Amino acid sequence: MARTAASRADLLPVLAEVFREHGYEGASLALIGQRTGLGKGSLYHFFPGGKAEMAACVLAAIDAWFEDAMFRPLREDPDAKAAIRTMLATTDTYFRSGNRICLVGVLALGEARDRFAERIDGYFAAWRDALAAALVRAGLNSAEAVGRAEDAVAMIQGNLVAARALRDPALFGRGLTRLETRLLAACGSSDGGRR
Amino acid sequence: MARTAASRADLLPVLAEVFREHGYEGASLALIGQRTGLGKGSLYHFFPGGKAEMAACVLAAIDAWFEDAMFRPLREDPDAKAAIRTMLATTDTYFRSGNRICLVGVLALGEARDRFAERIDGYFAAWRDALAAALVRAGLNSAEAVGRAEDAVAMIQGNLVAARALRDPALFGRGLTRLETRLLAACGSSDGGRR
DNA sequence: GTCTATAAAGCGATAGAC
DNA sequence: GTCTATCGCTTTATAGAC
Repeated sequence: MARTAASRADLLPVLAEVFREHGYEGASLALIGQRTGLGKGSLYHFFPGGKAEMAACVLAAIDAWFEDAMFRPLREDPDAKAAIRTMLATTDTYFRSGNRICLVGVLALGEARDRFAERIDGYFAAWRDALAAALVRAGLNSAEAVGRAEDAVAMIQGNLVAARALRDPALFGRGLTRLETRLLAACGSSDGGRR
Repeated sequence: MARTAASRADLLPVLAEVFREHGYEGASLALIGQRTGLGKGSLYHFFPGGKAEMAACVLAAIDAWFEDAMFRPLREDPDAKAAIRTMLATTDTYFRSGNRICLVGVLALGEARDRFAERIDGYFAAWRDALAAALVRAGLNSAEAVGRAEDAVAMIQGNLVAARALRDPALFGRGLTRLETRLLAACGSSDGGRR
């Protein structure tokens, strides 16, 4: 971290990683200070609301990133099946093939859930709805698409939990591969011979 | 909570619930004291090792309960498909149809993971292996069974995360139903996953 | 076996110098 | 914009009365 003229935007990725690794309660200001290289004074200069504001900003940044990289393409890409494949590949990259966990999931299970309930709810709902929209464009009826999308989001989160619990990051990739097979098979073969 | 002559065994269910609701770090001794009706002195009388010992005992009790109610039947019941159906019904009951979350999953994602790594690992591995054993007895080959079991455990955990995140407990039941359909269909076809 | 009182450390947050 | 010092509170854990 730069020792001077840091900006909120520069801090967010570091903050995100600290919250991911230690949870909301576990990420103490002392630890955040170490990881950012900033003292408490500087941190409160950028985030007058303290830790709660830091976490809220991190969540907003994550939301924006996912919306841009995954949710909008899922909703809008003319080639729905390609968008689904891309989403799964991006998911694998984002979670570093199972070596990273989902901050939103961590917050959802932790004590700070109520404080960030809207953001957490919004993130999961947006992922499910965007994927369902892609599945509908790929030919599924609405009810089937929502069910499959719900399954897929749960599958991703569950594999992150299991990979962490079993200390087996590769489990995440195996799960994603099976998920891709299942999702694309459900769309049927009317895809013009792609893949 | 009885005000006198309490025993460790009486305390464990209450402790489990507090850890589930607030996580390891969030479950302060003050809160535990409130919920058990015991002062700190009494708590340290029963658990000289403090909070860490409380959580370890709770995890051991959970392990034993799952082994008895789910894992052993999965491994030993002559009717493997019935054992799988029972396991899923028991899972729904245990997690109160999505209103309860999994303490082991919470710990796996939280900061206290390393401290309880063996127990957490053991719980997930035992569930996966017991289900895989049932699937093998139901006719699947070993590799297919392990993959399906891995998927199923992740599915359950992921649905708990999603149900909590979306504040929609019913999501858990929907996921379990789809999981049951998928698992039994895999056994039902007499090719046994050998195609 | 249960309690209150208290120690020692860490927490989030603030004040004010530079 | 960054720092150090410090406040007030909560934490885990212990000591000792009953």
